[in-house]
Amino acid sequence: MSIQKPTLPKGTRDFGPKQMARRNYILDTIKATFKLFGYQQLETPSMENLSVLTGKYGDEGDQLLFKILNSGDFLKKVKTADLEKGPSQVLPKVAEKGLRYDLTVPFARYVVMNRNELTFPFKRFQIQPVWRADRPQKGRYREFYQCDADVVGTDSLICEAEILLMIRRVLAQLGLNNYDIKVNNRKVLTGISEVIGEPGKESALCVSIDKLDKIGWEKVQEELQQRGFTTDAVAKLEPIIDLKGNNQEKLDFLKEFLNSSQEGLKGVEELEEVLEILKHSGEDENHVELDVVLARGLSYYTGAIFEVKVNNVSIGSISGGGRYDNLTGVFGLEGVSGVGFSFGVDRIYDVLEELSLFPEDQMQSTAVMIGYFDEEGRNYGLKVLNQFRSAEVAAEIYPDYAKVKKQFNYADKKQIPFVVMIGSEEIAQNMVSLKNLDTSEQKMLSLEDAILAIKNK
RNA sequence: GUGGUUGUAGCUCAGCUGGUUAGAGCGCUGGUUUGUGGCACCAGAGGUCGUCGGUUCGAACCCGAUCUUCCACCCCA
Repeated sequence: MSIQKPTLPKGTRDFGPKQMARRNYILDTIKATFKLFGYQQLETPSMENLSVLTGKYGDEGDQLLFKILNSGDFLKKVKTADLEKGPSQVLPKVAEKGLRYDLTVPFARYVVMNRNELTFPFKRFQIQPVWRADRPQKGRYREFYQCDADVVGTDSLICEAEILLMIRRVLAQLGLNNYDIKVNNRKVLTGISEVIGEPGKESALCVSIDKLDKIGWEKVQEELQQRGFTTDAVAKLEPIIDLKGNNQEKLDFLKEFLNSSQEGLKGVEELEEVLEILKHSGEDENHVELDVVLARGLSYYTGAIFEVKVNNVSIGSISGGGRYDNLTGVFGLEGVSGVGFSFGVDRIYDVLEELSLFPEDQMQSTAVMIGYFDEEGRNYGLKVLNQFRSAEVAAEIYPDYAKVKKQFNYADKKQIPFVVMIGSEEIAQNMVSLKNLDTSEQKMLSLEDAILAIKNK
């Protein structure tokens, strides 16, 4: 029997103490903001029935779902005829559960199942891992956390405006300044496809236009024509691609451009109102940038669309969201409109790391370590330890009899700012020796004074 | 899912066209210092060269498969 090296599944990671401290720094910031805006926390199971998950994310999404093999004899329902028909025939017979792919669909399921207990509009936030059988890349994992906040049961555009405010608040607290919240509206995209004479093709339109930054206008034109857009339609698109100016200028242009599309004008109106609400709140439009070619999540977004890009970093978007008019419809509850967005914690982490924006002192968990020379010191130290903790000072005692050097080394490595040493002298005088590891200052103090010194640091 | 790329000590990496006992820096352990960490000096431990198979007298190096890493496409947080 050979010893095997332990490994991690592709695209998953451990989070050590340092990473956890940093992750919690991000998570706590986000959570506090969600709460401040009146959202309540929800958690749902890691696994859902496959019937809940499949068909909600498109064919691509279904492929990326992790399925859970049935327990026991998972082959018992499979017949040889099924095997010949291929995986799609076998899958439902060997797996009936899957890992959640996002937080929005489980949320919709929850809303439908609890519709009679919930008070609408219902504002919830949810911070949990999701799983995708994607091919990992930088900033792209198979297990990652999403931080969703959604409101269901209202069409009010106040929700959209509040999303902008929450994003700005969180990113400001994390020290991020150089970023854009790109905003668009699905109805504008619909309008554009109507105006250029290709109604109903906004999905194809957007998939191509979305690549504008990456491959350039020329290549996008080619791709559009491959997708069956007329040269006339592509030409009409030109002014949209070239659109520049501030938000109001862009909106003014759109009003003109989309003049013949009722739907398109509705979208412009909604965008204007969101900005209007910001104004009434006494807020400016900083970081908010109308991006007419922003297109994401089109399979379910029907109104506003958001995406947050941090500038000058290698990571893609760190947050995104939008409004969906009929999220719960697939589960039999019609007419519930919702709007929400999500922070990608793992990506925010990578961005903060790339920009060195993590504060220095997140690692400090223990405020003081107690060291000693012998059994007598250890016993005295245990009493001191307890008193530190009673005084709400995070304290630990070195567990083994060891050389003083080793004890100090431990404190140093763990970045514990203070060490209390207990020897015969301290015991005799009923005092403690408190050493500040930053300044190397050491003083003989009463326990009360030591507690004060630590707390006042 | 398609195409490419990577893997040598805990970490970052050397290792020539295949040739004995695979190296460095950092880290780790111990010592110089039995009431004091960081610095310095000295010593030491630590490697199935990702894994399995093949070619060869001989493989870290060549070939195949597989896993992993990163990248592009697709899509996405």
